[in-house]
Amino acid sequence: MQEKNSIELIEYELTTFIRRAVYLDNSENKIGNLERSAYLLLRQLDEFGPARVKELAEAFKLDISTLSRQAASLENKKLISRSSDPSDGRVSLFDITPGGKQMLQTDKQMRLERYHSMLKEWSNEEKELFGKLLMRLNDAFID
Amino acid sequence: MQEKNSIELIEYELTTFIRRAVYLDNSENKIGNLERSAYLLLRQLDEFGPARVKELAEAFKLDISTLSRQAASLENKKLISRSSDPSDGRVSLFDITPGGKQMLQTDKQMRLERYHSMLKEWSNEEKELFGKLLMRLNDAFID
DNA sequence: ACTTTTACTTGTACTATACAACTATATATA
DNA sequence: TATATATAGTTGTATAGTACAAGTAAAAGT
Repeated sequence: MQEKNSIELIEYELTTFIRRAVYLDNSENKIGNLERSAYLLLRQLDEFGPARVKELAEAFKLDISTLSRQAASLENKKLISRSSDPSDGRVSLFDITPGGKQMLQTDKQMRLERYHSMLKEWSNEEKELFGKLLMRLNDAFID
Repeated sequence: MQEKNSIELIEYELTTFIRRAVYLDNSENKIGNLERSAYLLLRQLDEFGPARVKELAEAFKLDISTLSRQAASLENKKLISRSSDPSDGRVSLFDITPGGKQMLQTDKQMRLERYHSMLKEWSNEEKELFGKLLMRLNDAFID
């Protein structure tokens, strides 16, 4: 019973969180300059280095066509650069540009500040534990 | 420093969680019959009773036009019903129908089962604490 | 009675996504 | 080696979800 209630609470709060977080991304309180998808793509390239469309699609579990467009759009904005793989003419490799890195850092900083202020009442222990639990939750997602 | 790292981890894991959860909602592993938005709208009516478009829009912090369409769509599927407010001819009141309640319960059950299986290694204490921390996070979202 | 405000609906546009058709290149095989 | 098949990516088309702006109808204010 009690366990059932915890799960219900978690389900409820997580769906609510998604609603609010996605709302914030579209609202006038929107953080930074990057769309959510652009932020994630830049972060991926920044953390894991150059990648091609297929790798990106797999990392995000999205369709290749979706990533092809997202990458093309960021390339257009000079936030990422395209180079061809000399060993395979079909492949484009994308990498984050200095401008992209800077934009990412700016946006990330703003996002961190928001969390910082939302969680300012939390103890260090609570923040650490929450982070760890979230990590475990995300790991459990990988089917 | 260490605190900074917790926040960074939380930000990273939460954005990752959104990516994966939203992906799952679109994938072939999609749970249930209801779109995310429909699930939330039904849940809102189920928990808080009949409401009009404006109230729903405020509850979700979305534009009235968005909720107007979502409600019209669920009305079409007979999952919610529209009645007019006798004291104000402009207002439509929406309420969940028995069919809507049933659909909601079915979907909710499936969602809960998924969380149940994802969190099966967690102790009761961890689940309870996680739920509480999520609640606090969501409360902090209300600007 | 007339004006303004409110509640909602509808038209239009944009982002994010998937799937299908297509192009170009690489790999396998007869 | 020539042809067939597979792979990587792009582009066309469609849908959900959203916002903003214009329009309609009812209510409230003056």
